[in-house]
Amino acid sequence: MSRWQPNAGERLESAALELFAEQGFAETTVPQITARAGLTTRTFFRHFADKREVLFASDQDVAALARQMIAEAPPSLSPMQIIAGGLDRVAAAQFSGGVDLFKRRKAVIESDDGLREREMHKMSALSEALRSGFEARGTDTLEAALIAQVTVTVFGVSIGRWLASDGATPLPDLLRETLAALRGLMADPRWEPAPGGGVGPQGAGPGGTARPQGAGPGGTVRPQEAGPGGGAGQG
Amino acid sequence: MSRWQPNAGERLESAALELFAEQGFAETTVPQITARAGLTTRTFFRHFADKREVLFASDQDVAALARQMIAEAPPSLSPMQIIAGGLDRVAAAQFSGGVDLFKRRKAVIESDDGLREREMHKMSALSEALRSGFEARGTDTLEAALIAQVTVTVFGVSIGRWLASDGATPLPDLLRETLAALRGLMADPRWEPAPGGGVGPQGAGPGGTARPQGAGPGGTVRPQEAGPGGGAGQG
DNA sequence: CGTCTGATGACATGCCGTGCCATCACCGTA
DNA sequence: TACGGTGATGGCACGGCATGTCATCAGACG
Repeated sequence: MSRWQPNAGERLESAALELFAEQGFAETTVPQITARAGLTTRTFFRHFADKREVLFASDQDVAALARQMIAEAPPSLSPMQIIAGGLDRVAAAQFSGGVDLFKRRKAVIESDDGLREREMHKMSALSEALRSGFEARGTDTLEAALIAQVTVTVFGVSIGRWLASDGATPLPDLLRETLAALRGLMADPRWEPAPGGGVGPQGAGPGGTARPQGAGPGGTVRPQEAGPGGGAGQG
Repeated sequence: MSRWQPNAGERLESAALELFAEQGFAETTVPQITARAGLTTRTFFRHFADKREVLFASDQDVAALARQMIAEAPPSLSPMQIIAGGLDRVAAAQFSGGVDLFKRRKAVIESDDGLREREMHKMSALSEALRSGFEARGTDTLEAALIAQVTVTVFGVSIGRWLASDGATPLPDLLRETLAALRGLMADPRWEPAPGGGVGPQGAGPGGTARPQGAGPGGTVRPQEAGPGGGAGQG
């Protein structure tokens, strides 16, 4: 017999998810989690960097898998080919389990701002893993950043649709659909900049009035004060 | 004479940015910030929800402006037209100030994980504002989510490039370039799914070997354990 | 049998964030 | 002048988070 029961980390994850679902994230204290798992508070923070992280332990696996797939891909493949081929494999490796667990977890995450924040951070970490992987292969900096972001977008939106459908539609199908929809969207000719310069539709699109938003926002949004706005992108 | 000096919020923002740059974010305590601003700790949390938020006060202006632009746009315009026309206006309204402030702020944000996390959250909030705005106009759910995400991507990447170039290239030009690059990327025929089904390049693209990543990741990444991976998208 | 290792327990501590009430300039009203 | 309302700030207490540090002890190893 061991001195301690095994799988301390997993026990903490289970206890935390249960308690978060029962009482809410903010109302659950770390001592409560560790009590249910039969451990102490200090041990919790040896397994997870903070209280939120207990819900995102496996997210790093996705990033690691993505990193590995890019590193192992033959140099002849373009980034898009790697992504297109990799989405399915990530879906199969990480999302083969039941949908219920994911839905419960999603409900908890969406109930708390701090958890949504952490989730965005994980997506951003995945994007960064993809970006640096591509750049290491010699992909152009801008292209690498964009492909990485597009991948995360397709991934995230597809998972959202997958869970919204209770897993009825296979995730690979949704990934395909979402990617196709995005390609169609970007191919729309109405994105084209007008001849006079400027991104905007100076010519007014089919059926549109000229200078659409020209009325000016002026309103409440203190347009001139202009503090620092959105921050860094993929730098 | 007022009982208190005016602009408490701005004084706190300045003091915080200074201290963060001098000693780092984690090493700076809220009492230190309020001392430099001539206020008390309690007052800090009346102006900002938490210690991180003091760096992101103006980010909500961007989301508000985006919301407003979508709401005021004539119904005849497509989402892409609104976005294309709106990027320039946001750039002009929120980023007309000197680049130095933005660069200092970016340096601080990138020095701390928690701050990067908050920044991603703000970008996600912007995306959500765009998405809901489009959906309120009747845009298809999937299309709205994708356009919102694409917009945030173009925005973020462009700002990153803008700051990386010390503001040498005008932001509107970079926005145009980035959007064009993304359109070119998505139009690449190598995204096309192979005829046999599956996203992957079964036929192997031009010059590629068949079954590229087939070697299998197997390695360290506990492929079957499959805990909850990436969470919600825009679901 | 002795030593080392690694996970856990136990304790102390500092900062974060919030609830609650007091203070006091300013403003409108009479 | 007198009075009360308003709104921003000060001051205090407190629970929870997160970390540093040392002690404990099963199991592996020789």
